[in-house]
Amino acid sequence: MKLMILDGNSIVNRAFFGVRMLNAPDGTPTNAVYGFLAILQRLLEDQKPDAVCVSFDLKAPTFRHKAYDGYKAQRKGMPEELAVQMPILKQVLDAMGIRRYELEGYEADDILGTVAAVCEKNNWECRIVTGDKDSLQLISDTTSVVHVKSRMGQTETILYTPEVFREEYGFPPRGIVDLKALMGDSSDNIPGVPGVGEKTAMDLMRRYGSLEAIYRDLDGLEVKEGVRKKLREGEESAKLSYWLATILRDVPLEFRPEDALWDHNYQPELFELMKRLGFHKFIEKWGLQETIPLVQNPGDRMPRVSVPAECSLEALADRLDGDSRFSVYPAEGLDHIELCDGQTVYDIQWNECGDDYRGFLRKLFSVKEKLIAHDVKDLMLLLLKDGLPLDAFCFDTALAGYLLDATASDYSLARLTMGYLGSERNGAEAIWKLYEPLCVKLRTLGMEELYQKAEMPLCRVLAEMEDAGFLVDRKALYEFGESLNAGIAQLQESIWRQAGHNFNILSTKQLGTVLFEELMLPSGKKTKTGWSTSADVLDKLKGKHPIVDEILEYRMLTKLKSTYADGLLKVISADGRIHTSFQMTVTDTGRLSSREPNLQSIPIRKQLGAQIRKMFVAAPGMCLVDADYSQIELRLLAHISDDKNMQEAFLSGEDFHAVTASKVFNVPLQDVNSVLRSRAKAVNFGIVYGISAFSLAQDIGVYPNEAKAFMETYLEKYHGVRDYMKAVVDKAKEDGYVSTIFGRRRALPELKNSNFNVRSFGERVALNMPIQGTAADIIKIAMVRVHRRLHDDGLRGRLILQVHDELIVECPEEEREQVSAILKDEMENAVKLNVPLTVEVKSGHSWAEAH
DNA sequence: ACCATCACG
DNA sequence: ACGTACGTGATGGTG
Repeated sequence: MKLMILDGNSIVNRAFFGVRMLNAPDGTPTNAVYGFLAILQRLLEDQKPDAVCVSFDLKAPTFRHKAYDGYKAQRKGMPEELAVQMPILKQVLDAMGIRRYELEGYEADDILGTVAAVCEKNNWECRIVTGDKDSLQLISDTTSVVHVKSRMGQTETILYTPEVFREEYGFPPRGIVDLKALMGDSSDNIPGVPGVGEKTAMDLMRRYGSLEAIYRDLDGLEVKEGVRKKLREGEESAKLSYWLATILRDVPLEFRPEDALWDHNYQPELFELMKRLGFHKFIEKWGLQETIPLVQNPGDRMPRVSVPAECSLEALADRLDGDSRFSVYPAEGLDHIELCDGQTVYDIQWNECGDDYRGFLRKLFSVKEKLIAHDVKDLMLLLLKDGLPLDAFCFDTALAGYLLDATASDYSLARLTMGYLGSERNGAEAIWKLYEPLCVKLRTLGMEELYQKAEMPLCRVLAEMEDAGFLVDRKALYEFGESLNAGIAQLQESIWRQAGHNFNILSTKQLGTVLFEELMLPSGKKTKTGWSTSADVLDKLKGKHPIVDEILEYRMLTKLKSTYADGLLKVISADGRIHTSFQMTVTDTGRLSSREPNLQSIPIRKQLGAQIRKMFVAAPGMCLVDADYSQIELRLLAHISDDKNMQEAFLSGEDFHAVTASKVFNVPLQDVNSVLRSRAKAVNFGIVYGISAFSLAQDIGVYPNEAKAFMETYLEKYHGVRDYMKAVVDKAKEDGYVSTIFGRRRALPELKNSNFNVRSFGERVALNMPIQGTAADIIKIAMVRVHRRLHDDGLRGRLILQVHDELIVECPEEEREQVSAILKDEMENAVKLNVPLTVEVKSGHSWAEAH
């Protein structure tokens, strides 16, 4: 039998500092509880224990405090945000039927030790789950430790058995106490031998095995004199520290392993609890259901009227002529519709209305800006298929929810009603009830204009773009795919031959074994599952073995084949065109995204991949006009930071990266060579992303101190950028969010997180989001303007694609010049900045030609 | 379902 | 000392 015991305080701490801030619908912070449950759930699945329990520390002082005054004196109290989550977590564990153990006068560690000892006596296997390394001393043949670490908000676990421990430490598990006695534990304020660091301590332990052995013959130790002196002077504190770090294994705890037996025995109140916390993921995962049906308050619900049984279609149609607004909720395509006017919900079904139904739909969607819906763009696509007009809408609840909180995981009606109304609702009534609070909040946060001028009108633009699609030369694409086969087969053969055996080259695990164990190439970066074999790692191995280049080439060809050749062929519609779906509520910055397929990631950077763009073509008699903003993000950096030098560089019309190189490397503009220019370019981009000198060095292949010098000079020359970088982060810390110049927001709870990595991430986002987000705002505004101009000027040209800073129009040959001018004009003048926005326009019969 | 990788801006 | 660039989506491998 196997028992798993979690070190509650340690895990909840990891969860709190490792998981982004989360709140229950009522505002209570829940990230630690959520993180704890996520870890617990994963462990239950991985370890499949027969019994589970959790140990907690109590606030009361322990025997260690009583014996030694300095013990944990410096230890900071739990942050308030975490403290409020502790009782909730305990409530959840109780509702899950998982036993908890806490004992006055002892620490959670001592409970772990005792439980492990009892398990050993009863012939149970014991797995201790903790984020602290102290418990490693408890490892034995029957006791193992799962060490939980958090990295960049991700959680990873390492199982320490005696063998794993020995491999890492080189001495038996009990030696952890001795090691800590040598090193001390600053976080617990336990003194060790001052000045003995980890390296020395490890070395001593490996050679002498224990503290006792080290002190038994101090004079005979083969160590530097300095170390011997430190050891001698620190003897007393080392022994105290040894005692403090030793975990007890016989505390007075009433515990039998059978007490903790557990098999998904959830208590009925768990559902309500999880619902209150907003943990829908766990409700689903654990298959929780409400035990008592919710009593519905009839006064809370609007009356429902079936049409035409209780109200004629004509009567309802007449109501559409007034000024009132309606929320609309379609089902089964458009065959079933719910309408709500704030008083009544009308339920209208095609199969009960007969021939009048279509006429009613036409009348309904012929109103102007009166309808409120959820996911308007998707509804518009349905209307387009039925030849119905698209001017009926004034509000989209999903889009409003997105502007108000761009980092939420989804904007389903269920989630929005839960968040804004406190209970889960659906249908036209839910949409109606969301309308007002969302409107009010948009106005209060200053996003009304962005919503009305950019997001709402964009729904129609995108619906029409998706409907239009992009024509693809199917035959050419197929032949391109076929042409890759020979190269793939040949490379596979050669790679296998050089490895000496056949293996799956796309398996990173197998590839890692071949490269780093069999061929003994120097291994670099590691991922959590093994060695990294990513392109930047392999690039550094180029020249060490011919297999490396072939693997890179093999990867490139298989990517083109699977994602682009085969992948795109699969999604060509009957009209020969590819209809992507643009997502308006996905990104945290305000950008669009494209899926099924993703037409925003069609190859261009490498010559072979770029061939794919030759197969994206204009229809006969038509051409493609492609317009893209040049360096929009850097121009926005110049504008937003109000850096005069950078603005001047753009105003001069010179090559911006070259000008930057000339400033940073202190050479005349004419003398800037391609190496200097590309380095300057990397610094320019790095700055926008909030890069560190270390990563810049990685990127451009220089030493970190050189990279640091580049960045220093850069920020001296563009000192406005330096000031801005500081100011934007400071302001974000104060406000809790960042915003674009049009008022789009992104909340940044990460900035207050006590985890260094999470906080650093928040700082980089604070730098980047206003830039990336403003660029997104600008192209959205431009799209609405271009769409309107094409219509107003009576042209047949249609927007068909957006790729973040690029727009593509398909138009009749004879419109080529006019459309080019419209794109340039509307894009460049979408907004007035302190630097010019310039747009490059090209045209042709394929995307390759037009770009 | 998650990870690593790689395509794009 | 930490660990090391922002934003996406698709794919094949793995357990």
